Amino acid sequence: MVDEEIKTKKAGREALGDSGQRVTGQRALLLDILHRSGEHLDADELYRRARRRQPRLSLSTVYRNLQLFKKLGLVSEHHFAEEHHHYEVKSAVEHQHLLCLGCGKIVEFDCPMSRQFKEKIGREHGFEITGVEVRMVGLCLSCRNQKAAKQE
Amino acid sequence: MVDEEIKTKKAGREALGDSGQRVTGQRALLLDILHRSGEHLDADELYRRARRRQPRLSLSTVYRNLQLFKKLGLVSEHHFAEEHHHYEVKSAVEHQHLLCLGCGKIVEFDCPMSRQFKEKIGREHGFEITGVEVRMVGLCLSCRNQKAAKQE
DNA sequence: ATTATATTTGCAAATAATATGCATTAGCAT
DNA sequence: ATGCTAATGCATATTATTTGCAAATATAAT
Repeated sequence: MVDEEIKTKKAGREALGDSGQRVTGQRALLLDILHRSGEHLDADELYRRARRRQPRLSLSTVYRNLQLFKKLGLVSEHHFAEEHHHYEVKSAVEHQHLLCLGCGKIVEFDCPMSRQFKEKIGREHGFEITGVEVRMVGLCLSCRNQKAAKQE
Repeated sequence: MVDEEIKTKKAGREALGDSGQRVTGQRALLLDILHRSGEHLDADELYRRARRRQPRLSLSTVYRNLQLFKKLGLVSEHHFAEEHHHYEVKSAVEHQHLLCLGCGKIVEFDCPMSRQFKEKIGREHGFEITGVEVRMVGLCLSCRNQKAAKQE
């Protein structure tokens, strides 16, 4: 076993903690990719990247583990304006998303007021609120420029 | 042709306006159901309700027209925490959504600050922002009570 | 009202995203 | 090292949505 794999395996054990789940090679790998990328990958992109290091990996394993990570609270699943979902390791820092409809770029931003607002809405409607998401969509600068250029 | 149908057809013509689209019976019906219900229907529920009045209607027609309505800005599509989407007639009043994870109930609420916040974020990241969505999820009162009862 | 024409529909079949059954493999507690 | 059980890979199922095409129909022109 090479050094790198030991490292990710160790990281995997830390991440999975004592949830009773086994730390398999594929789990460590998937978590590793998600951690390192820092992006908002979809299942298929994760699969493609993972297969570069573990060619026998199957897509079902990717889906199964994404479900598991979600249940353990390790990753969050985002339903952007597409049919498939995107996944991201949950960071300590709460943040929101801004999506460019032209190129699909995702920008993260903070929304401090969502914290208070959540309390307020919860109280008003008798809900115990477990999640708040603020999502904005639009066009980034370069996509607006491209669009303008085309229309000439 | 009965009175009711004339009415919905007329309403359909108004809604579709002079977008060049034809006002077919199925379009008028679908718009009518969406308008009257005031709910957040998914494609299949809309299909089931529409078929009660027009049994030969096909599901593809429902999907095709939902796409059309979306493009014309008549309805908005919501990707809640499920695989399928929900549709709602766009009302003049901007509002946000609160979803109960227990029973699926959807509550609408207003979020005035989203207007200003949208400007701010757009400026900061060079985006022209076309849409803002605030979504909260949680458990409503009765689902919390049910859950508490179960755990005894 | 009748006709011509281009849209729209219904149906069947295709695609995309995700889930599942089952035999085999592999963690990990002993 | 061994045994038990959870996890994997593969094939196949399911769910949500889209598309091709011939037949039907809304609308514009007559």
